[in-house]
Amino acid sequence: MAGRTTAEPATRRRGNTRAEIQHAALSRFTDQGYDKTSLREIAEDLGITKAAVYYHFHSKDEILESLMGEAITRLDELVSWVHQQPPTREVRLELITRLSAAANDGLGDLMRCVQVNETALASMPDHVNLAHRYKHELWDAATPPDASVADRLRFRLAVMAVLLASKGMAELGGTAQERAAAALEVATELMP
Amino acid sequence: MAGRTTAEPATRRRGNTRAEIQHAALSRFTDQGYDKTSLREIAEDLGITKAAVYYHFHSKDEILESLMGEAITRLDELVSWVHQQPPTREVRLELITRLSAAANDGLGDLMRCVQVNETALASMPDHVNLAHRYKHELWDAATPPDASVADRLRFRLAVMAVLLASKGMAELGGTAQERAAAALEVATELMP
DNA sequence: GTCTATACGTGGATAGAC
DNA sequence: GTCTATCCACGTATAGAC
Repeated sequence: MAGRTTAEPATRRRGNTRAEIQHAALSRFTDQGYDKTSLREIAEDLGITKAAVYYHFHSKDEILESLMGEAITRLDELVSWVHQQPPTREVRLELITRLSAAANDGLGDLMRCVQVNETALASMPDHVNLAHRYKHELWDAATPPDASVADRLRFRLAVMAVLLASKGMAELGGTAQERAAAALEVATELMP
Repeated sequence: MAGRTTAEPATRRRGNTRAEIQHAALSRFTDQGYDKTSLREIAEDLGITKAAVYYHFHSKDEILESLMGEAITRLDELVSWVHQQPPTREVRLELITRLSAAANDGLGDLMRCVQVNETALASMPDHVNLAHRYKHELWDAATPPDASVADRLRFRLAVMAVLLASKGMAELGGTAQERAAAALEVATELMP
């Protein structure tokens, strides 16, 4: 499934092999899952060999880590911004807007990969474990300490909606843009 | 992680080995993921050998299938009920109530396993592919064909909340009961 | 920077004894 | 119904040539 573009025709010029590996890996990890993706497949997508992949990354884990590192960088920006704001509804709504923008940029693809590979990520070192980071930093950052369980749930669903609607919820129908807009709308009314 | 009870002390009496395998497998699959769980581990949890497991199941897949079959049975009851109801808000709310009850029974554990093993399930035959079944049957069953994308999203989030709040969202804090109650509350206000 | 060749471990699965 | 022993395929990773 998910027809790869058989050995990347014109795109292959020396110098960006590393980035191409990341790109192919993200695609495979998301479609088939991290565990079911072999380095041989990734190599074949680019028309190179396993050994060539090992020149750019020391291990399979390192590829996933590099991907997560990108997502973490972007989420950390948002977390540190939110940390120096008061925990008001306005701030939470602004956070949602920024999350939505990031999701429609490149973060949405990364978050979909995270969602789909929850278990693979769980058995990785903490500093690359997105699940841990964004659950306990992003969630908590914007939620007042005395918030009710229901309010925490509302916030969590709102974040989930904007992060996943455009890329991870194609079953809803409509275009990615329509889903993103709908997510913003629903997140706003949901936000405590 | 997730300390298994080292070789099941008194619980082991002949005749329910199959059920014990299912139980151990569900626990492992949920904690570590399907791919990272070996038959050796499952066997060791029960103090038997790999070969003994193969007496009860023809393959590793079959264990997962048997687990999913259970979930499917329970979801199918709800789907067929909903199919012979009009697509009104009252019906959707009643569906949520029933889903919540099922989730707090045993369905919640199964759905958590589904959530965590999305990719493993994706590469399995359709008739056991929960993701496919409940997404396209359960979602669509209760949603009028002309519903907006936003309304579909609201319904999806509501279902997700009640199915996962008690078992799959421990980070929210509170007891499983509190989370289940909160999920019902949020799902109700979310429901279109 | 990319290749071929290969070592090594692991896990699913089967055969056949008890 | 459970065991021991074994087979085989595959995937990660490394060594060393080009």
